[in-house]
Amino acid sequence: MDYNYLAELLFPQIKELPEDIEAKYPPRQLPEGAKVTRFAPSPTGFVHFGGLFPSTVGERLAHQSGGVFYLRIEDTDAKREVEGAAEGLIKTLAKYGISFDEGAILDENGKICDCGAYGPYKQSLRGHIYQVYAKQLVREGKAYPCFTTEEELDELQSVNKKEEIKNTDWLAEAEAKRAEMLARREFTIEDVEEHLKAGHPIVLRILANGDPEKKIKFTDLVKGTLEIPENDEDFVLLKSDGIPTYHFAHAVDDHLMGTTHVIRGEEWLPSLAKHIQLFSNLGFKLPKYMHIAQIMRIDENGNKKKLSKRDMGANMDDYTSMGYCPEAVCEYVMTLLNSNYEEWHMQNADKPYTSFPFNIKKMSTSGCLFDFAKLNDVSKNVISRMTADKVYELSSEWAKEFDKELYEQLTANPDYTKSIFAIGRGGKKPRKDLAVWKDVRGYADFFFDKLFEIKDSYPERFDKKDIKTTLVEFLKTFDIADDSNAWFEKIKDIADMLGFASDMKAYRENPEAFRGNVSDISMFIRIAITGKENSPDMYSVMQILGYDRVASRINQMIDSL
RNA sequence: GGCCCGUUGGUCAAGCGGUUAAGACACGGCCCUUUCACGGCUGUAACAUGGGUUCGAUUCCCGUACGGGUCACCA
Repeated sequence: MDYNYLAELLFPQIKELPEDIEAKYPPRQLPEGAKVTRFAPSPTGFVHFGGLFPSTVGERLAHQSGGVFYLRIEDTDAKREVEGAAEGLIKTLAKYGISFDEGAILDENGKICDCGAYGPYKQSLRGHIYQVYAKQLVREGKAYPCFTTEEELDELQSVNKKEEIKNTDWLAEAEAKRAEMLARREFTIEDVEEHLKAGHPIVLRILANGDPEKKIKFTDLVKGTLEIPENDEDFVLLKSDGIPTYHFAHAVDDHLMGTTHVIRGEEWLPSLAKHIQLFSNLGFKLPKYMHIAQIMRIDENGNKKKLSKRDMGANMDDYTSMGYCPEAVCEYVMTLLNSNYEEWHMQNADKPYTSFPFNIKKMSTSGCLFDFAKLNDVSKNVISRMTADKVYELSSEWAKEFDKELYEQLTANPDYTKSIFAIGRGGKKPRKDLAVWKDVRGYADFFFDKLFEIKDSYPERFDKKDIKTTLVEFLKTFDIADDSNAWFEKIKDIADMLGFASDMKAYRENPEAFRGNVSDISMFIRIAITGKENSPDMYSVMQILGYDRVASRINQMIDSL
């Protein structure tokens, strides 16, 4: 077979040779050890937590080494593409500290534009480049045209679709399919000319040269030494619309763009043999690979499953609406990526997570379960380190979008709100009440008359008469100018008056001698003022509320008793 | 079903042939404390399994089980 002739037949319009392309993509001039990584999503929807994971790795590795981190849009599947997804992706990623040095970025109008010398960074704009390499492959007899239609393929593949088929049949069918596909490798130039003339759809397949009985030893930076069978599948390089498949685009683009480390999910491991053959056929140097474990979730049967789009916590927008700080999510990601992150962070509490020396060797080889409890813990710590001003700023920003009513209250009097957030904040052992901004409402609502709800009943263990007496007596002597000691002395006086222990030690030693203790007295007042059984320190609360509000709420409660 | 990857407490995980098998989260108890939150102390709880190799295996090898992934003109 005259491969040169075949190549001309297939790609008459392609005049350039691979070396012409290569000339336009010179090797990058980077310092020793600099890593070039990329995030290469297909614009089919929102950013997935499972996508943030590898992109964080890529970003850290590149920026930690003085390298380049770029974004490439893999829009080779027009059917699945979602309008505006790429733009959304970039914005969301930016929120989580994933910034790109080059690639498809947003211009001032929020539209995708190219930035960098190794573009275009949108695969749909690189058709010509792929064709040049495809033609070369045909010329060398390493790729061939295939005219099998999708319908025919579907029939051959019935195996995959029908689950009820017996296992033995599975094998038989797979072999039959293979034999059938092998037969398609046999064709003449005349056949091709005929198909071309008839305008039949044509696909370019690689000529698999591997023997699956033979194993390739391969070292993955995360997984370690792997043994994978050689590729024996004539996979598609160019689809019938002339657009490359992932495999082909991956090889061409990562080679041309100078990617040193390919970071992707471990679901790609099974196609690694394809990529190895492809890089070899193309004469490209194989980049280093890092196949990172998937994020899992627990399904209804208690089994781990890959975190999928529908799961809570999958869509990064969910975190925004729940009110997680991006910083908290990033830190959580770091704890999953490198388990020594927490230890480091404890010793470097003032440093941002980006100062952490991220280490590939510390990465887990097994999939991990997404854990909201842990995320919340990380998040509480992040928020507890903030100043009251910062908490005010961020929580009202969140409320503006997700809780209008709260937003109005929060921002009506900024200084007032800030004083609320200042309670128990700033010291060495700050309060950790807030994990997400959504928690603000439940934590601080009683500070706002509009949100305050009087508690309609006290716990049954309390005597209403005691409550009433306490409230009445408290109001009699309540002076907003008291310091916290004087204030509490008055509470103690009420306790003594009612036969409740004012001294907790005395109470504990002999509970029988008292009708209750001073914490009960406090509770009577707390419930009247906050409508809750739990609240931050009552003295602080009253100072913020002011005399009028305190008095009015207590009176309101007295009346309702 | 083939192929590939994985398996240390409920969760995330240290560990690289000899350890009382770390730590964090969650959970329980105690202390501090007027509630809560914080903080301190403390407890329950793990090497999937069977064979090797070895003086000695959580660590190395093989098998088994279980879990995951993959088997497209999707990425």
